[in-house]
Amino acid sequence: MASLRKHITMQYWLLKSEPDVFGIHDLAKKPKQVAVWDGVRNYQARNMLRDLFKKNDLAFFYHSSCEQPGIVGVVKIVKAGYPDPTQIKNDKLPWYAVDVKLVKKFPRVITLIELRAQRSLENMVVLRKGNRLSVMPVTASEWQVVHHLIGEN
DNA sequence: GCCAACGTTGGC
DNA sequence: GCCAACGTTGGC
Repeated sequence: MASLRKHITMQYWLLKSEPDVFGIHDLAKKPKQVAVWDGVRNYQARNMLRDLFKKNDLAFFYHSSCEQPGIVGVVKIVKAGYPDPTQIKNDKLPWYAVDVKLVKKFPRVITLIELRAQRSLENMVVLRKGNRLSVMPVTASEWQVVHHLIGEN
């Protein structure tokens, strides 16, 4: 029963980062391969971090604003939403962070071009025109499709 | 570097 | 509360 409940409440996410600032290789070098996912300064993204992210949720690590934008690996949420330590301290503290741990680096980048070519991913949030969120949900089927693209399950 | 798309700000 | 101006994101 416990495992069934866990399965039902499991959420998948996509976290965007510029590799020049913080890429998956930087995460791999961290102690225990854990890093604070901080610096999110968008209210919609903040609300997801604060209200919806749960410990043990899984997320794709996405590289943006670089030569090969795309999904580069998987991380696990090891600490759910808490006040972002990088924000300026005042009485409000509106921003939130989570801690992520590297689960795996994919053997290659699953590029944006490749993702766009999949009919089964046509509703994926990251592919929507004008999307600028750095935190966004991924459905279970989208999660599976992406893994199939690299021959993993 | 360009530009579309979106979020935020601030005058009214 | 409207909306123009501005700033930022991010693919190309």
